[in-house]
Amino acid sequence: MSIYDTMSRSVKEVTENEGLVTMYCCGPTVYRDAHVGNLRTFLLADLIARTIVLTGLEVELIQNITDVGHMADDFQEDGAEGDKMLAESKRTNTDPFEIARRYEDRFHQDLARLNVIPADFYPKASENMPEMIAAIEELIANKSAYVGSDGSVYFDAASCASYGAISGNKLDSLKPGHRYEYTDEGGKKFHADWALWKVAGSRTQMIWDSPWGPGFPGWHIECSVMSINLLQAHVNLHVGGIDLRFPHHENERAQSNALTAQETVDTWVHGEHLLFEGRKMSKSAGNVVLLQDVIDRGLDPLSLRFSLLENRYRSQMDLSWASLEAAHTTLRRWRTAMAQWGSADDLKFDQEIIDALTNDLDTPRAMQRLRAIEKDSSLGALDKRAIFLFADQVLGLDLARAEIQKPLPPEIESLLTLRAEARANKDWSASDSLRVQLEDAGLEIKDGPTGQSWSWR
RNA sequence: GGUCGGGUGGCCGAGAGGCGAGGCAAGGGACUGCAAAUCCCUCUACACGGGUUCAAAUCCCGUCCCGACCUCCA
Repeated sequence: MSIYDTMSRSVKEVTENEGLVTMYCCGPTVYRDAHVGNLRTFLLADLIARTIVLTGLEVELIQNITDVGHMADDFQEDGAEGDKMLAESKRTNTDPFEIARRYEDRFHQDLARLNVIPADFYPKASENMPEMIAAIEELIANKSAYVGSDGSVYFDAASCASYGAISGNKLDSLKPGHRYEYTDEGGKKFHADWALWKVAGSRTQMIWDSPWGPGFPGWHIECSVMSINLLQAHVNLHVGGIDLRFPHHENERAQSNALTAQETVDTWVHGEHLLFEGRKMSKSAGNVVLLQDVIDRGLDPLSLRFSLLENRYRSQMDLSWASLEAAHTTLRRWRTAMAQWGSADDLKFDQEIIDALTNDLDTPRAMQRLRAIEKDSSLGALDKRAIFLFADQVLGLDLARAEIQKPLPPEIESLLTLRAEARANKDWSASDSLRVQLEDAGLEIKDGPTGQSWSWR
């Protein structure tokens, strides 16, 4: 499989080692629900991993859970405290670790509903404190980091000769003042340096002992440490959202390379942002959509997966309720068709689908191919089904799933009986009003030559 | 200000030198007691101005517009 590498700015063949591809995907900071934009990135890792597996390689995927929080946020209104987890903790008067656990559970639930195959391991920042401290000590020992005048530990950006290779940001051009007022802590020697360990200061929660006194780790170090420790110091594929390109991945790369004395990551993959109805999703814009919102609209959560598949991961995508509803409709149509095409579990290899997916994950082309197959009158039903099942190994749309048959409540059943009687008596007005009632209850009514039939909407 | 993407029918979106995918919506028809679903058919587009070329949505230059990133962010 080939995929676009942000650092070399080109589509590259995915590297492997004896048939194994190691992957790392930056996971959620668990202080709130993941919105559908976050899920787009997590889905990206899933699609890449599934495609690689389809080509006969193995994948080991690690996705971290950030439960320590990091600086600055959108809770600024409640004062100087800048940690997201702590701000949420204060706001809801809840233990910060309890918040983290709650949102971590919901994160896993969302992934399951989106048919994302779980990563091999979900390490937590809070459970890797000794490893992070050890890494920071190592960075100080090899002169990549120093203890600042405020007692915090900083990474020396200039010690990384190729700093800026991912984002294109030069150290000079990172001078403060372009966009933000520069009000940062004064402990570092150089404007582009960043904190590896922050001293606790007045903070009393979520702090750990360290050789530099009580404090907490900087945001970037956790990904370096976990990827190096869990993936044998070499990452074939590193996945994350486009906004992580800088500073997070730039800094992570500098740290990791200083720790392993080599280029730790072969390929940096970045997923573009998902907009909703024309605008970036954000709390302030008030257009944050959760997977639960999709479900609450009566849409299959996999409609979201379907919609996302219809766009290239490297393009900004504008999601809307109209597109989700269209996806829901097509998804149902495909499942119905699948059932009509038979019940065999056979898979039929399809070169066009493989080519599309392995060519920089061209999911729109794969989807288009399925639409063409659906309409192709020269293909038999069994072949169609087998090709759809083949594609679904990566697409993950549960195409073989029968439409849900939740039990019919007795009152609905009696309405159906009444309507059947009304129709037999050609009492059309009664029949029509009963149909409206049944539709309001969530059913879909069809009248055919053999009488009425129904299904859940 | 720096860097990077992009502007395709009513809407969403592929395509990247020579047939302008597909979906949604709309309109017409079949079917139906009427609908729904389904099936068939139909319409409409490559931001603007130059250039290169036998040929440009596609390449080049300019203009306008939109978005992203630039030490919070998927």
